[in-house]
Amino acid sequence: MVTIRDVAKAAGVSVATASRALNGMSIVTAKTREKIEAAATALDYVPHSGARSLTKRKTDTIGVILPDLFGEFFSEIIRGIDLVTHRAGKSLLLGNMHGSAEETAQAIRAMRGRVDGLLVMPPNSRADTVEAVTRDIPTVLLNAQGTDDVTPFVSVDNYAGARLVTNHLIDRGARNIIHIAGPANNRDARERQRGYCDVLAERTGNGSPLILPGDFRDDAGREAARLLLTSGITFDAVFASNDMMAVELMSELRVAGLQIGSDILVAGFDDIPLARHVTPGLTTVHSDITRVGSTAAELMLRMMEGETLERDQSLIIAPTLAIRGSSGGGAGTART
Amino acid sequence: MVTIRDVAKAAGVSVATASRALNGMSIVTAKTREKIEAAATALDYVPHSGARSLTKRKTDTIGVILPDLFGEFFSEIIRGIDLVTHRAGKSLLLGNMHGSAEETAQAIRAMRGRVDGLLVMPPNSRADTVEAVTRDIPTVLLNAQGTDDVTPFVSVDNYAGARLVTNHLIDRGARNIIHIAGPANNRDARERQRGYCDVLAERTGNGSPLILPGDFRDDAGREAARLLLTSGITFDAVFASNDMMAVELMSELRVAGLQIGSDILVAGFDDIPLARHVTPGLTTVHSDITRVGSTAAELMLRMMEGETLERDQSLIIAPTLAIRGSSGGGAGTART
DNA sequence: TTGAAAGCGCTACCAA
DNA sequence: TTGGTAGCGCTTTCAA
Repeated sequence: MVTIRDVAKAAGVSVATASRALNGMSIVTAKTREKIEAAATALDYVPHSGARSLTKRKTDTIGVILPDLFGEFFSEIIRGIDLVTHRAGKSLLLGNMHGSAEETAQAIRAMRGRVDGLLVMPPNSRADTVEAVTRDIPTVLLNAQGTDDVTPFVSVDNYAGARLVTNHLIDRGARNIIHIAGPANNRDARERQRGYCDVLAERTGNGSPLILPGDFRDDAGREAARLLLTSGITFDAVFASNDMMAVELMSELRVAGLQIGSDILVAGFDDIPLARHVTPGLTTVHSDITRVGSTAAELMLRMMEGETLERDQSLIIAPTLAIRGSSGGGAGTART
Repeated sequence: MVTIRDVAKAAGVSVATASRALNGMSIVTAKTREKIEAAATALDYVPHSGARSLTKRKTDTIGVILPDLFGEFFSEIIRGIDLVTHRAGKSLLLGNMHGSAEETAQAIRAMRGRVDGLLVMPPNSRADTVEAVTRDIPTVLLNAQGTDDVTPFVSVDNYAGARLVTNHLIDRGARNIIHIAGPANNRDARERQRGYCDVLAERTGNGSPLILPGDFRDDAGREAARLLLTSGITFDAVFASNDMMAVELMSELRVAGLQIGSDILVAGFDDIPLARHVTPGLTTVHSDITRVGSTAAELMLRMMEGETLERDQSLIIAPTLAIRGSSGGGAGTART
């Protein structure tokens, strides 16, 4: 391995001078610089960024910790992060920890001395599980708010999104809206359910919500559909807590002869690419996930430049409604 | 920042002993170890892995360099990689380089001293653009074969996949199969086209292929459809070089009144999630992309353990055919 | 079993 | 403008 010493020796200068020349500092004679650069290329010298980080106490790397790497949600977040960090010349150190709080803490520890800052999405949005470990290092929380009122965060307003879609269904004439819940330990799912319940209470007299269990997986959508079909429950609309379940539920109801968009209105949450391609198109809540990543990265960059962010710099991204055929809204075709 | 010196001082031992105790070496007295561990927890000591990497000449990190982070393809690869590296306790350093060969080389250089090995997917599968830079470090190529006959690689057999699907269309009775090409500078696209041409030459007498330009984007699918509809070209099947174009083409042809699966057979390549959800389902070529990532990671791990892999350890993943309604195969519904 | 000290490859300070 | 050198935080000989 060729080090800066080799280059210095070959060029007949000291390591100090070599370092200065290689880093483009102006206080080096053109002639000296040339010699050094020639030696560097001749030896095919590549600086050892690990060593450099140690002396400079700066790694130009941002640690990203996500609970899982599965699905579009996470890849969009990473893409958003990369979008802004790449421009700033930072690398990304990925530390995925597959859900458990302990593994998360472990992953964060392992990043010590290898990153300048941390972007972490705590498992189940439980920020408290990571706070103890991130105290020493600039951190932005993804999709979760800290309990300390000081760590900046970026998240999606699940509650507002659920309100949006529930209101929409009522506007379209629905009176008996079923909600298919997500996993009980998932904060996002709970927020969506809360939005649904609140709107129901506000707008319909009785306000008795009807909630079926679910777990965000497609099977749950099919199961819910079968349950609805066989139970004799009265319903004219279904709001599933995510698109995956909504899509499967829709196709199951259709097979049973129900006309989606007129007999029954259906809506989901997430706006996965599939949502616009099923027939009829699925009405759903759209969040700019990429923006969650890019905004978090921007906050991080500012922190790394020494700015002290307050909690009020945090961003709760407001979702929008994507109205399609499944709620009787669009043309009922696959295209929006 | 609390270092190992602080811990040593607090415990009343030397840094050497502290290091040994903290790393679980057996040659430390139980009593000494206890003192040290107590001090470490009291001070909330977290080892600086950057410094550790420098002395041990080992980072426990694998560099991953992809041309882009967009879409399912890349996220599946990363997921595959993570699947095996996570088990081995390695982190992933992401260096995306957005396409250009120079940026790629730059990204690889920047990883020097920060990773133990490199998983790189060269832009446009041009392995030669990265070979000069990766010589000093264990490397596995993704979706590209090196020119040096020595760097291991993992890729998908685009040629075989294209043969599979073309044969299938002919088996289903197609006689005039149009191919919609991908970007000219994309090796995958060229391989797919080559497979199509070869099968045509082998099985149909005339063997005159009919190829329309494309670029993998949805617009190209629609344009090709319009061209076909207005030009008066005789055709009874279309093989698009990716699903995106196939899906759009299909919906455009359907609007024009053609019956997909009977009047016209359509097939794509990639098996994106959408493929099984459109109506009719899209017949396409399925590759286990996650496996590309996981296999590459496994090869890397073996190299890192000192094994010298030969080129014949490389893997070309054989794709399979997913037959659905668009080629007259399935029930013509959205479900497979 | 423990400690002193020499690095890992680099940067940055202080003198010259 | 250049060179010598002291670290960055850690591991690992080599002696004690």
